[in-house]
Amino acid sequence: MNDKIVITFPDGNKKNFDKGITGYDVAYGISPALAEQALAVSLNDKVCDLYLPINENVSISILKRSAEESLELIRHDCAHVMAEAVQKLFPETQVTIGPAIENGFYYDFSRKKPFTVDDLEVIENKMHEIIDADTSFIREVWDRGKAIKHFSNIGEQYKAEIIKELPESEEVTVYKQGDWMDLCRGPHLPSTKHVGKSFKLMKVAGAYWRGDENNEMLTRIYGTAWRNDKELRTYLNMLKEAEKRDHRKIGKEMKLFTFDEEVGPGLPLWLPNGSVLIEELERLAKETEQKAGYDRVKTPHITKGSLYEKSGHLSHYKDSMFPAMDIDGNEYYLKPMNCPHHHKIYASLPRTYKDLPIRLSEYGTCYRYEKSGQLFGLMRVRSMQMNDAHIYCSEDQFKEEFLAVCKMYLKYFDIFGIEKYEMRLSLHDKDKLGEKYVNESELWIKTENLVREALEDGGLNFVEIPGEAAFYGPKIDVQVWSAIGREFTLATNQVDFAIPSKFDLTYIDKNNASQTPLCIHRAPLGTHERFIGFLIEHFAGNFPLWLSPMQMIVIPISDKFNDYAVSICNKLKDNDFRVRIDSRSEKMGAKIRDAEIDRIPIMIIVGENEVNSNTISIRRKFKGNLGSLSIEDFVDQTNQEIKTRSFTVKNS
RNA sequence: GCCAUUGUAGCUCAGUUGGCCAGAGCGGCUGAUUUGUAAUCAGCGGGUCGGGGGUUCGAAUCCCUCCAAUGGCUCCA
Repeated sequence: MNDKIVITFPDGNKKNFDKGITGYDVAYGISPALAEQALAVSLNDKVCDLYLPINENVSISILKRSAEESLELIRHDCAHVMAEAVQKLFPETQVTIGPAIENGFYYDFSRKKPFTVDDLEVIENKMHEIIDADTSFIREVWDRGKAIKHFSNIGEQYKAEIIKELPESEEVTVYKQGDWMDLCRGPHLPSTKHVGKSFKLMKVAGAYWRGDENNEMLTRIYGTAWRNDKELRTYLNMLKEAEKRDHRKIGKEMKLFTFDEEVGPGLPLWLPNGSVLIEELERLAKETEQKAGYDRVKTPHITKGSLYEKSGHLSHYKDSMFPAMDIDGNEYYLKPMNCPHHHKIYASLPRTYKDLPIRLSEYGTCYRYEKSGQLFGLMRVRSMQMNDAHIYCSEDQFKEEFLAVCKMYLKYFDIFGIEKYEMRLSLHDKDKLGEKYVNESELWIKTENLVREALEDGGLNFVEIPGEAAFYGPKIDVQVWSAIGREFTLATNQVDFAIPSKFDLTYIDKNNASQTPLCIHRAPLGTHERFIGFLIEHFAGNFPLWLSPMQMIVIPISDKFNDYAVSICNKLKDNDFRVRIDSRSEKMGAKIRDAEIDRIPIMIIVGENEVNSNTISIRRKFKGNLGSLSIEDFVDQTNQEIKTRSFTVKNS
């Protein structure tokens, strides 16, 4: 009885087997062909080696190459094969870790001379040899002491360090492939040939040992690996398409913004076309906030250090601030956030419960010192305009105010057609109170509960992330994914329970008692820089009409119709459309082509027919020739489209 | 900030075993053409080869250094 086990198959069938049987044997029992194709088994939903002895009752499923789980195995094994190739070619290299990741894998190596892109081809060729040799992956369980000694002896200090820090409960396993081996938890494929050839080494990068910037810099090689060549090609093609949407490339093409070495890194210059985008976003935000009861304020860009000492910025946020400048013996800082100024505006008048909630908004430019290596187009800059506001309210009002802000996010996402997003509730880490976070343990817990409740009551989906809160309170970040698959925090929403009291912000409640308000920081459009960077990639530069820097272009068919075209253009300008005329002595086809390349949504073509019938002919990007109509009808239709901020044009 | 790569005309890019006045396409300018839904033809301009220093008879090309960008690491809106 002890030497028999029951294995349950995916279809629910159960069968008895001898204890110690392997997944391969089970598969072979079904059909030899299946055993040949099997890469691994899933035992009770845990992926395991095909040759691992099975000693207890389990449910099994045989994983073939086509299985979703196989991808991770292929990628992980590809990392191992790469590590072997690297050590064969460059024996002075130490190995560290090499996991499978989204779309591929990487392996971190320690070597005095970092690898360069030129090494990649050589390594790839060696990998092909290893895969062709088809050596088996063999799992061995080692004694901990023996393993540490072994890896120390062969000069693999990092591996020895990893083993030392493995929990006692965990077995130390080593996988051999031919004469090469690696410390690894597994699972692995049966042999190297199963890795296949649908992989490509992509790039080299530096990476800190254990992700800590105080540690040694290792050299990381990234690769991508897939089940077959078709998947690989699709992925590489996707990368190529994504490149075309890169906001830096489109920004240049459309003359939206620029950076200038003499101005400084991370300091964008907004060109006229890009400024239209900012102004349209502002208009949207101002309209929305006007209706939602916000008051607009303006505050200065520099401020005395003492204010930031009070707010806690100098103790918690100084690394992200530009250094102080000396003005008349006082230290002044460029503002990294608007909140202290808004607190001062709140404090400028006595407040009562009848005044609350007070919602102060500002399109303020803030300055943050970002380390040079992390600047990235418009997405990470050093000067940024925020769609910022602070809501001061009583605890009773909190939930309603908070949810109203969340709903505002959703309204914006609807306008921009943002479908994939995730709300993240970032919580504090109690081990870092007083260090990374203001030291108010009870208030943290209380506020976090308040926020969680509000989110739950509002029926909003969210995930919780420990240790990512702002220094003054929990925050809700809204992550969105751009068309290129890059992930960004666009909007942010934070609750501040600590600073209002530091600023002695008060209001008189119904019982004539003095109370401290809660403060909600919110920026639904985040910074305009990042938001626009995102929108460029999202729309691939083909903005909806209301946002388009140039909305329409009038194209006279020949010089003979220039006068008519000018009169049309003027009428459209009178209606506040952004329009220009293309009166070059070019053929119509050329003018249309240029307008298409410039991503102008509407082309207005006028020639003899239009002059005679007093009409205009409309061509729309992505739709082509729409025929002719009167200018009045066109103005009405177009106004409607702009006013409702609709986006009828789907990107292709 | 750290590791790697890159920097040539407004844009995209050739040109590197160091050697004739540094090239192309597009854009621009001028002229011709007067055009019906994605490129009319011809001519002409345009470059401190990222900045500085060095090696050399000679540097876009080799070396040093600074700046900037790109891909990552770390950090973040």
